[in-house]
Amino acid sequence: MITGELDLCEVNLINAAMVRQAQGQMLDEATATRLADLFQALADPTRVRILSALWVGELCVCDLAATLGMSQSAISHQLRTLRQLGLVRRRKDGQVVYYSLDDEHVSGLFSQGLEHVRHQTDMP
Amino acid sequence: MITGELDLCEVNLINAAMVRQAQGQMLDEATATRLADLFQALADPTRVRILSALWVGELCVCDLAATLGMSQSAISHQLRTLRQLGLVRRRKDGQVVYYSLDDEHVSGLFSQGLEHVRHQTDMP
DNA sequence: TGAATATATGAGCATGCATTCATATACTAG
DNA sequence: CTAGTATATGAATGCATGCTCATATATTCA
Repeated sequence: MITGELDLCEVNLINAAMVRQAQGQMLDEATATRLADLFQALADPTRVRILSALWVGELCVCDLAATLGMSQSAISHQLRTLRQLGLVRRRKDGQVVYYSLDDEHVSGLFSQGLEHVRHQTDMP
Repeated sequence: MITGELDLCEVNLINAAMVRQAQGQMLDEATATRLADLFQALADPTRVRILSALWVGELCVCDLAATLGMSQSAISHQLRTLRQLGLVRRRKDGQVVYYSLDDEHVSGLFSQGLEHVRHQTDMP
C-alpha cells in the first residue's frame, strides 16, 4: 500500500499503476465539463419532451407551449438553453419563430438513451 | 389562428394539426422523466470523469479518489448515484470495493456525446 | 479483542436551475 | 402611428444537488 502522491487529498492508493493509467485515460476537466453540459441539456423532462415533439418537424414557440401544456415563458427559456447548446435551430417567419432539431448527434443520443431506459425492467 | 383548446395555458395555436401530431409523437411524462434521469447521471463533470477513468477497467474507491484528486466521500456519493442508475457495477474484495462500467449503452452514449462535443468549434 | 483501514452515509451548506411573473422587443395589421 | 400578437428575458422563488464534515459500518491484522 503506497501513500498517495497527490497533495489534493490524503487518500492511499491500492494500485498506483492503475491510477496512472486511469489518469491518462480520463477526460480532462474542460472536456468533461463540456460533455456534462451537453448531457445536462437532456437532463430535464421538459427539454426531453420538447425535443421529442420536434421530431415531427419544426414547431413555433406557442405550438410547443400548447403541445406540452406549459407556459410560453417556460418553453422560451428552455428553448434558449437548447439553442445555446446547438441542439435546436431557429427560423423566423414574420413574428413567428420556428424551432427544429439541429444536430444529428441528438437523435443518436436520444435513441440510445431511450433504448437504455426501455430495457430497464427494475426501475421504479 | 385557432384559440387553444387546452385549459392549462391560454396560448394560441398556429398550426393545430401539427400540435396534435406532435402530441402523439412526444414522449409521455413518465418516459421523459426516466430518460432525463439517465442523462442527469451523465450531467456532472465529476461523474463523467469517473466513468472515463473506469474505461481502463475496474478501480476501487480510493484509487478513483486519487485519480480524480477528490475526497473519498465525494467519490463515494457520486458512485452511489451511478450505481442507482445501473451505470456502474460493484465488486467487493475484502474491505476494498471495486467499481466498473456496467452498461453497454453507456459507452455508446459517451462516445456519441464526445463526438458532438469535439465537433463543436465555437464553444467557449 | 482492539487498532487500523476502506467504504458508506446523514446533516448542513452553498450553488444551480426550472418555473412564474412582469415586462421588453419585434413584427403585423389596420 | 396604434393596437394586437409572438417571442424573449430579467428578477424572484422554491427545490434539487454536489461537496464537506463527522461518523457509522465492515473487514483485516496484530
